[in-house]
Amino acid sequence: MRYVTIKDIANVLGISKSTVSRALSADSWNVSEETIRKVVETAEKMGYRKNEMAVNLRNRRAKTIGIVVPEAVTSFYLQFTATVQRILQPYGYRIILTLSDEDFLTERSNFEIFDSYRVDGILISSCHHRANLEFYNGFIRRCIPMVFFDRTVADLECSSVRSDDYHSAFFLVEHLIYKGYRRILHLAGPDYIRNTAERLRAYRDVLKKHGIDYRPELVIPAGVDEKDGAEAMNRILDSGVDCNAVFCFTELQALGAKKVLQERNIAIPADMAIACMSGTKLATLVHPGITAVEQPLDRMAEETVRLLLAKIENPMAPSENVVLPANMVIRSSTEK
Amino acid sequence: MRYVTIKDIANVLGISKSTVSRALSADSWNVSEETIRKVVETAEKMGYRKNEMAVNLRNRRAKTIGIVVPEAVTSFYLQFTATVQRILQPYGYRIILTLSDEDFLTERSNFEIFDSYRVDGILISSCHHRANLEFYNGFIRRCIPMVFFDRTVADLECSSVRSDDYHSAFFLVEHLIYKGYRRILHLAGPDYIRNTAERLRAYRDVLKKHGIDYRPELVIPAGVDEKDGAEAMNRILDSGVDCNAVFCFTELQALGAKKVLQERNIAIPADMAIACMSGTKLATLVHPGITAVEQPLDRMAEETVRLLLAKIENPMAPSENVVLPANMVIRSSTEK
DNA sequence: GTGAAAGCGCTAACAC
DNA sequence: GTGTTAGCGCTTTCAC
Repeated sequence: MRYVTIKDIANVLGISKSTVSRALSADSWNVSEETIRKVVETAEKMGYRKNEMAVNLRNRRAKTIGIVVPEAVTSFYLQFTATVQRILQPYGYRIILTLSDEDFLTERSNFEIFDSYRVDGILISSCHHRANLEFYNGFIRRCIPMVFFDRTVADLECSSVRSDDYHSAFFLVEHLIYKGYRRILHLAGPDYIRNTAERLRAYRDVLKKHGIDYRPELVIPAGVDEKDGAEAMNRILDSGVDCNAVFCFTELQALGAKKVLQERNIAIPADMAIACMSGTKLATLVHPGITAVEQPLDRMAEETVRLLLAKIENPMAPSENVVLPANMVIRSSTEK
Repeated sequence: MRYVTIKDIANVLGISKSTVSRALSADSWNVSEETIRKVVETAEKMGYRKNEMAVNLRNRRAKTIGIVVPEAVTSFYLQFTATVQRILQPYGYRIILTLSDEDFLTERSNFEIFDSYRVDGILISSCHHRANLEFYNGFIRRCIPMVFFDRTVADLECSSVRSDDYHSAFFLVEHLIYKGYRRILHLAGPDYIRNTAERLRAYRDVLKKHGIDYRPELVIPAGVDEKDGAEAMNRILDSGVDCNAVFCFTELQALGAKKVLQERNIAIPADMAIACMSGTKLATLVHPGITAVEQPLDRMAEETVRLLLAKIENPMAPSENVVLPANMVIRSSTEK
């Protein structure tokens, strides 16, 4: 149960622990070949493993990146995290993944955990447009490298990476129109998520472009979850709103909406089309009947890491705000 | 950028750092009310946050649990992890999540990371039945609390939690038979995953029960991924094997198989039914056309944590092997 | 009730 | 090339 330390190795070999430390470090100059050999051998034999906590304490940096994601129901954020981890591995960084569960107080406590562990940087997909603005700013002022991704936040002097909500949404809604749907309802996101406004703007612009009147009653604010989508869809059907397509804010909403349609035996997409912005390749694969535009997950991870490493290298470097084009791939397996 | 330490607080207040430490600890007896008040106040004001690395080094335990999962494509393991985290939160444990990517060498290096961080316990869903057996045993011998979940391993003196593969598979295959499918093909898992054998056994037993001849050519070994499922399905169709239903080992296989059927314009489930064991509620929701049995995700997380905490409390306690009944819920939205 | 001192495991001057 | 020493930030005896 007890772990082997450099002191143990030093004792066995009858040398000092600094020599052991030197021999074990990557750039072990100033140590004889012979000593290195002996030390490495003994370490191996005794099952020595460097205590990262001690190293980090001594070096005053944790070699750790904290990530906050809003939900764990879709696999989008896990895939993102996995990609980030893969990219960061060679740099020797490890990851602490935390969940805000769409709650900004939880998000705050996650940041406190990061603080306790003296993380070298933070990646965050924010659950609320402004609730934690001041909080974020505290970290930014303390020069803790931070990058927002996917769900970014406006009015903040901080790097960010998001996909092009406006053009993706535009593309998607226009696709519905080309397919012949003209009475398109929009299940909008909550107003505390930044992306909501962009997509709504796209929705209105598409209508205008195609000479369709904008009807405010066709924009229904809803939450982000499956149950939000289901509730909204039930309300829509019950109220007899005249529409034949629904453009959802989230994948989960879309799934909820779809479930309701199925329960009520309404065919998709013949009677009613459902469309959403989707997180992952897999998601678009498993959503027959739901038309979706893919988010560029891998590129998002790459860009996010790039910006983070830049900040870590030079905390004073100017922020960069990247907007990625979506993969304009429409998938809907029942449509072909 | 620099962090406030107890020494800073002590200096400001003109008292010793041991007093500060005592005042800040939960059970601060032997410190005057007055001092506590002053210290807490100043700490707050200065933005003090305890350095967990230092605490852990001093206390010789990391208050950290390591988790290894084999894949991040489905959301099953992320949901599992999220649940575990929620349960472990009140105990003050934090989680390091690592990915083996179905590769046992990566899995090994994940364990080494855990070792470096002196984790208090390990939760693992193994990617290989036996490749790392000796490796696991090393940890077990060193009394590092460990619990296997979902993909467990036989012949190991270690606690584990898995769902009842045999009965779930039996139930699922029998369901296909009741639906009228009798020429059922089995896309088996790889032989290095333990669950494979159990499900195969169930498959054979169901056939026997219903007086259907077991035909070895209907059992096709395949990998675990989507592409494995797709490849297998293509081979099946090309070789003209006579079957009208497929029982898949994984959700991903099933998705791959389904994709192929769709590409070839073969209706599901009219011409050919696909069934699989599924990880999550969401998955069964989004897999129309695929019949699935749910795994009891939340109970699995609860049981796993329970066994782990038991081991942490008493490393010498006997191991426990829990087999959870699956949620015998058949979902297939196009079938109703 | 408080302070002084030792030490968790490691690295990095600084001597020699 | 190697040993000695100090210290990262914290907790915990042990005095007083």
